[in-house]
Formats: sequence, structure tokens, C-alpha cells
Amino acid sequence: MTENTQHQNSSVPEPELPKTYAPAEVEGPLYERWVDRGYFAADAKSEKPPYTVVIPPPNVTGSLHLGHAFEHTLIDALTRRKRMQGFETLWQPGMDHAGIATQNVVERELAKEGKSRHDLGREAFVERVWQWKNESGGQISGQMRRLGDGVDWDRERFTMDEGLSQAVKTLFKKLYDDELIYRAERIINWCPRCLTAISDIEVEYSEDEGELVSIKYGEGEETLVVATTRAETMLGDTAVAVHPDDERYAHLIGKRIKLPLTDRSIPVVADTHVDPEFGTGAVKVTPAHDPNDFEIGQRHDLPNIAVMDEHAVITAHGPFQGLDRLEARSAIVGALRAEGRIVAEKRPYTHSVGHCSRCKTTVEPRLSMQWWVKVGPLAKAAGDAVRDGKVKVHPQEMEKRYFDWVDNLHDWCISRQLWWGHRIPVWYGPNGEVVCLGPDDEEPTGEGWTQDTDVLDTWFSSGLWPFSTLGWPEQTESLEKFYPNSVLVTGYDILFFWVARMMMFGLYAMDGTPPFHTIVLHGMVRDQFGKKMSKSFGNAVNPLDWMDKYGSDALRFTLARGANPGTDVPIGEDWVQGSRNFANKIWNATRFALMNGATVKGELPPAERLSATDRWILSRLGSVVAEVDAYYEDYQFAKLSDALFHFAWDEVFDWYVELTKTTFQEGGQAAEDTKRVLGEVLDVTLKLLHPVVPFVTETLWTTLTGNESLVIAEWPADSGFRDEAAEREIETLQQVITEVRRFRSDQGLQPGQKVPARLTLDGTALAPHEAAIRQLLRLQPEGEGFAATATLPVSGATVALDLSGTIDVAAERKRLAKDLAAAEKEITAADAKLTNEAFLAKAPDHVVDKIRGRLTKAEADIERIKGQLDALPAA
RNA sequence: GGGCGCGUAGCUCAGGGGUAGAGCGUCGCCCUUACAAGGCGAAUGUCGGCGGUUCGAAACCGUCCGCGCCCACCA
Repeated sequence: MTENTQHQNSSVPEPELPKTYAPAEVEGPLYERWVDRGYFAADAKSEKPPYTVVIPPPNVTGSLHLGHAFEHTLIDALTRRKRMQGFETLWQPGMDHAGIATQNVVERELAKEGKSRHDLGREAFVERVWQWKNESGGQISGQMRRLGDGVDWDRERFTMDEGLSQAVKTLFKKLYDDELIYRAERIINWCPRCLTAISDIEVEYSEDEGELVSIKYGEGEETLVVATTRAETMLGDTAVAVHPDDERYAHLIGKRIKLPLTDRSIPVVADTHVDPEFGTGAVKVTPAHDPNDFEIGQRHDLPNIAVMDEHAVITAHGPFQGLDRLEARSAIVGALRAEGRIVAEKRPYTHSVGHCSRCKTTVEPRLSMQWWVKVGPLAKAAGDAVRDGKVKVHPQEMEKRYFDWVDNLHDWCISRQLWWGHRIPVWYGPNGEVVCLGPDDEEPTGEGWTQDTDVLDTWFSSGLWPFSTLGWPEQTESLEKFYPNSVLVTGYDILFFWVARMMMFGLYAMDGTPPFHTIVLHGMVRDQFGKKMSKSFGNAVNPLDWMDKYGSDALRFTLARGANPGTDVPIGEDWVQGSRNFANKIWNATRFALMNGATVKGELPPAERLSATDRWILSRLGSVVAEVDAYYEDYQFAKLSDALFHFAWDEVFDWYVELTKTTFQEGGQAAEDTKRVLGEVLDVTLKLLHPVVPFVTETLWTTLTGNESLVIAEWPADSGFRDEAAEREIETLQQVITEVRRFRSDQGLQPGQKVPARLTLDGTALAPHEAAIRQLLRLQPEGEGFAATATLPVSGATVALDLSGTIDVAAERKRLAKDLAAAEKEITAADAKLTNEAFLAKAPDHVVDKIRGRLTKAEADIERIKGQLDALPAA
């Protein structure tokens, strides 16, 4: 006891580490130091092999949520490890202009001032958005710094900046010239609130309650009944369609019938699209307001009559003009009822209704002139790149979704009737000229020339992100060095929005080179009960709150630990706290090591000279390095974090460190050797942990080694050292100690209470560990008048404890009886197996051996337990 | 209507033909001089139901029940 104290005071100075782990103080100064030293700067001229990952650009509108923190943790861990492995690493930062989202936010700001964007005009409005972007864009960068994202800030890009805008124009022009972009009038998804077209995937469908009404069309003999949920569109009907084989309506096909509430008559057409089994088998056809009807209209050369404007307000002349679509619906049904044309009253009907993904307004299909990307050849190439194995998808199950999508893709509507975004580079001349400008072309200045007023879908520019950020279309050194990207890490929710588009554009613009080799799709962050996080539900968490409270390391570790491939990640505050506790544990263990002279200086002592304890931990360390590497290569973040957690805490801190205490007390060469081994184990463990928990490991490692930074340290290699004999020996030691501890606990002995004991270890593997056993179990030398009242034979050795009559015999009998029953059950089970000929004939040898071993052990246990029972004093 | 996935300890989830695992939580003892943000010990599950394959099934197959997600132009 006193010796130990002396040892600390005399030979080793107090470590520079504060006694208490305070995450905020540890993390505070590190990040800017890393940036200032240029660790994260990617050098295109470097000889090192490149490793590139782009940030999925967050919307400038916002701040980062836990989903970003999660994604960034994964990307940062990957790139930090690669950097340590000697790659020239580029973690590309930047933001997305997020067309509709941003415009909506700024319009809301304006609304507070009682203005609309039209009050400002286009130019002033766009100016206002830029202003807003410049004011709020810094938030995200601050959060990324706090998280520890090792990005190259000098390369930060924005999808609307000058260079990227040039890239957008270049690609548009190329696609246009290749006739892969065209302009056409089609039915599109229209948001009557955002006042723009949106693409198919920007529509979210939900099962909504509607009402189906049946309306009688026609006069006299020539009538039929149609069913609809959208009565208001009847004003734009230009036909009724029936199935060609439907005998009920055969006599009407080709005839014209009267359209109620109007003075028009419309034809009855035969079209196989109609399902005779559904409803009445007759469908009203409104080509201007329904995509199916539009196609029927095309087939039968029907006119398109639009009856609503961009606000979904009725424009058709008559009593309904000016009514909103919903008001019009009930008004029209009312009018029809008055005419006696409602043959079956409204009945509830659940059907799929599309909503704008931005504002949830019900989408109105609308006939409109828009710009389109002809996706056929692009999507084919995007599918093939994955099919051919040029691009790998993790987890692989997601491939199927990807194929389903790219193989069944409709043309992509890329024009938006917004002001914020990349303006379509097409000009119209006074004599009907249409000119698409490239990035270097002069804008036409003559009388009557105007530019297309639409902007591009925001995903058009994000589709170029893997190469536009590197300077494309210029053939820059960076493009040469860092394209294609190594891996893309993003959520499965934007597989179609973003990943597939990058694949299409990357392959197209970069001569068939896919934008990345590997796609890693992660899940969504959820709350601790697995519920989706949302502001309205009140379970959304600001990552900064938890980082302030527990540290970025703790948040990162928790997120990494939950990252099972492709699955959603639940997270709760308790878990972050648990990770903070882990960081604290690492902190304290390292402090202990430093106080006891752990070192990384000099060669490791030769294995022959090392104790079994040292050989065991070095053997385990090698295995863990290999294991962690394998998990990294397979993007198994949860597995690698968990492996490190258990190795560090259970094996290094709870066992190895405890065992070194005895060695350090005894001193001598063994202690010197152990100082070096302990230093080695911490050195490697901190390196392995660094990509996930960069801050605390940096502080501890630089203190331990005196080196500049862990960020640029070399990633550990598996030493290849394995010592199975030592591993078994220490395992036995652990079993003995656990067994005796359990006995002590059952006996109600206080942990600190010393007990006189006699150990008989001669001839067993445990002989060299007597001092450690005594220390860990608080066993004293037997002393005078030693009277053993409990003897535990374990692994061939015995531990006799002098409990001087205080033993709780009843408790011990109970425990032993339980153990005995378990062992007997084990024997019965093993016997049954080993006498089963079918089993013996078919089971592999190692299984049979295992069962035999189990039998032997159970038999030995029974002997031991009987001996213990016999040795117990009478109750 | 198609496709994918999931139902394992109180909660959240790993595992995956050969004696049921982790984190958090629970119970008991302890401020043992790195750490109470800690140590030691303990309890807890007919691995959704039913069939089948197998020497052996929580795992493989079939089926049913319950959940989730993605896709789809059925008025």
C-alpha cells in the first residue's frame, strides 16, 4: 500500500492531464488547430493515392440535425482512417441552394413584412435570397466544426456559385445538343401553392378519404353513369371512355352525349385502359387535368380543355368561375343534384392522393409546357454501372430498389417556375428563334430576345456535385486527382433524388466513368423508441445540445455504434451519456497509465521475456486491429465501434490494467516491460478509436506519445503476434477470479474486506499469477491460526478462505445446489447427444469434441461442487 | 396491386444450423489510492404462431398473424 503510493510520488511526475474529463475543454481548441495546420487540406499534386468523399450538400436554409451528425460521423470516420493510412484525402464540403425550400423560407420572411416576392420583383428577390444565404449559411459550418468534420474548407462550394453555375450551363448545353433535353407540353405535377411544376419523385402519395359520386351523363336513351372523386374537373371533360368489349356500352361508342352543366356534347370512346369491372365501367375523360386521361386524349385525338388556373381556381366561364377546386367540387355536385343527375349519393372512398413534398399541398395535375431530360440512355448506363459491378451498393439489398427505379424511369421534368435557382440558358428570339447558350456564349442583345423564365430543378445541379466541385468543366488537377470519388455516403431516402442522378450525369459527362466506386446508404436517425424524429412531434433534438452536454465524441460514438447497415438508427440521451462515460473511462485509464510510466519509446520487449499477461493483451490487440480493419472495409460502423468498446473497456481497462497494478508494485524488469506494453496497447487502441472519437483520443495520445497529432499518425497494422496459450491462461485466471468474487459476493463479504487465504496453485497455469489473484480478490496471507472454512477448487488449483465462522452456510448450499443441478442437466444433455448414433455419424468432429468437452467439464464441476459441499461446516 | 424488410431480455437492437447476446434499465454490496461519469456480483427470454427439412432450428423452407418501408397512371 505505502509502496504503491511512494512509487507514484517518487518515480513518476503527475501527468499533464487534468483529473476530470471535461469534454468541452478537451474539444474546444483542437479543431481550429487541426485546420490551421492544414491536416484536412487535400493536395492535388500529392503522390499519395487519393481518397475522395463529397458531403451530401445540406440545404442552405437550415441547420444540421441529428441525421447530418450521423452522416458526417460516418464520412469523417472513413476519411480520417484513410488519411492515417496514407491516402491523400479529400472530404469535400459545401451546400445546396435548395431551390423551392429556400425560396419558400425567404418568402415566409417577406410575408412577415407583409410583402410577396412579386412586390420586390425577380432581381431584388434573388438578391434578397443571397443576402439571407450569406447571413445564415455560417450556421452549418459552425456545426460541422463542432462535430469535428475534417473537411477541406478552402474547397467549400455552393451549388449556385460561379463555377458550379458554369458547370450547370455546360451540362445543359451538352444534353441539349445531344437531344437529351427537350421542351414539351405534358401533364405535370403542379403545386398550386409553390406555383411550380415538380417532378414525379417530389410528389408524396398518401391514402386520403375522398367521396365517390356517380353522375349521369347524356340525355334520353343515350345516357351512362360515370363515377368520380373529382367532380370539379367535369367542366373540362372531352370524352367518356368505355372498354371496347363492354357490351353495356357498345351501342354508344362513337356517339356524342351531352355533358351536364355545359352546352357541350362529348364523344364516347373505346379504350382498353378502362377497367369494365371498376365502378360503372365508364370513365369521364379530362385530358387537361389527369395524366391517364391525357393519354387517352392523345390516343383519340381529343381536345384539352383546361378549367383551372395555377392556383387551382376554376377559370371556366359560368357560375363556378373563381371557385377554389374544393369549393367547386361541392358546388358542382350540388348543381348536378339539382338537375337530378346524381344517381348514387356520395360514398366515402379512400384513394391515393399526391402532395407536394415541400408544402404538402395537394398536387394538381396540369397541362403545361416544361423542359425535360430524356432519361432513357442515361438511366440505362446508370443501371448497367451497378449491374456490371463498377459501382457497389452497401447494403446490397438496396440495389433492387435502385434497379426498379432506373429501369422504369419516366422523363425527368427539370423546369421550375421559381426565381431562385439556375436559370434555364435558353433564349427566344423575335422570330421564333430558340437558342441554347453554352457557358462561354454571349447573351443575345437584340430587340425582342428574352431568356426562358424558368429555373432548373435543384437536383440538376446536385447531380453534378462529384465533379463540379472539382472544377469541371475545366480539366483541373483536382478533377484529375480526385475523380471519381471513392465512396458516396448518404441516406437511402435520397437514392433516387440524388444518387441516381449523380450516376446518370457522372457517367454521361465523364465519358462513362461513374462518379464513385461505392455507395453506402445509411438509415434515418430516430428517437430512442424508434419513432421518426420531427419538430411537430416534439422529439427532434438539436445535436448541439447533446454536444454541449456530453461532447462531440460522445455523440459521434453513439451514432456510429447504432449504424447497422441500411437500418434506421435510434438514439436517446441516455445512450449519449453512456458514450460520454466511455470517453471518461478512456481518459482515466490513460491517466493511470501515465502515472505509472507507460511509454511508447523503444522497441517492444521480446515475447520470450514477457509475462503471459502481456503476451495475452498483445495477442488480443493484434486480433482487434484485424477485426476493426475488416469491419471498416465492409462499412460496419456499429460492429467496429462495439468491438472497440468491449476490447477497450472489458479487456484492457477491466482486466489488463488491473493486472498491471500488481506488476507495477513488484517493480523490476517485468514492470519495465509492462510499461512498454501498456503504452503500446494504449497507443494502438487510441489510434483505432480516433476516427470515431477524434477529440479525446487526440488529447490523450499526444500526451502519451509527445507527438504532434493523431490526425496524421499512422494507422496501426496487425502485428501478427498471436499467443493462444497465453490467451487460454488468462482466460483461466479470469474464471478463477470471477468464481471467487462470486463466492465472496454471495457470502456478503464487502468488496474491500481482506480475507486470509491459502492458495494452492502449484502445478497449474495459475502459479505465476498468485500475487495478482491475491490483489484482485483482496486475499491476505494466511497468517497464524488459519482455519479454512471454504475451499474452492477451480481449474485444478484451490483457494481456501478463512472466514472464521462467518460463512453463510445456507446461502452457499443453495448456490452450490443450483450449480449442481445445472451441471447434472448439462450431463444429461451431453449424454443424450453422445449416445445418439445419428448425431455421432453426421455431426462434424469439432461439434462432437465440443460436446465431449462440455461433458468432461460438467463432470469435473460436479466433483468440485461435491467437494465444496463436503467442506462446508454443518449448518 | 407489386417489391423489400422486420417481429430475439422491461426499452432499443446485434446474432444466425450445434449450450441465447450487447447497450440502457432493474436488484444487491462497495467512495478498493485511474475513474461513483466508477468497481464487483445477480436477475431476466416457450428468439411472433403453426407445420416441415435436419442427428440437431431462434437461425433454413412453407404458411398464418402483426408491424414498417419503397414503388405503381385503377377513375
